[in-house]
Amino acid sequence: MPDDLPHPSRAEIRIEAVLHALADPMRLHMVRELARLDTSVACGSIDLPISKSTRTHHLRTLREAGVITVVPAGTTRMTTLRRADLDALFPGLLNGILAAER
Amino acid sequence: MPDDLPHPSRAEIRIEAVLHALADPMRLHMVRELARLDTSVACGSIDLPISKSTRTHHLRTLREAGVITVVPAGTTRMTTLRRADLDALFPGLLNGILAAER
DNA sequence: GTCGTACTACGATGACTGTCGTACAACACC
DNA sequence: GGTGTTGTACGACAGTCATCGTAGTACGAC
Repeated sequence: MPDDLPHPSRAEIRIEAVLHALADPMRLHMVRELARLDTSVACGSIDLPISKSTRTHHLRTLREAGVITVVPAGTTRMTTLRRADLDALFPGLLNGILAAER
Repeated sequence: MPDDLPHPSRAEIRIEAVLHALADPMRLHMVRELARLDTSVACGSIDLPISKSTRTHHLRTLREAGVITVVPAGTTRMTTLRRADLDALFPGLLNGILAAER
């Protein structure tokens, strides 16, 4: 299962990068959707009031922070929340964020 | 016990503001120290390689986000982590962040 | 091959922000 | 009162970043 795009390993994930990635409303919304759906999802399937290029930018930020995994699959890319890694490194963090009402 | 400085009420605390406040390394360090000491602390007692004005700026950011409480006390100001509020709103978030090794 | 789809790359831009220095205010102590 | 300590206010500045449009690449279907 080759992985084109660079992802940080679990050990390389830094808390400040994760927090910074999650601090943006658009990215937070993406993460919430990914958590709700709980599966891999095509990049573009989460609808947001932003342009395609901005979406790409946010996906890269999340990927480089170690929050999501992005794997090419034909013309699209499948996106997955790295819940196991995040829970292992920062237990409770993700649940705490998702617990926030809206 | 009058409270000069404006603080958001528990209901007004927004997750994005909290995450944004915690995403900065200096502010994260302050919060870690406050959590470790687990009491009110004079503003200036946490030593950081930054100027006084920058420290003030960070303290305001944390206060306005609802992460800390700041109460004037003579010539200094006592700073407290709003752990109860944060735990109630985002259970696990704070512990997850503090669990991060360094 | 040609088309359409899905996404990226690049450059631009406006806004935000972390940093600082200086000047100022409030308080405690002499 | 005067002095020192502690922190704020304000303005400046450089760096970051969220946003966009345009152009380009990769893949699947026809």
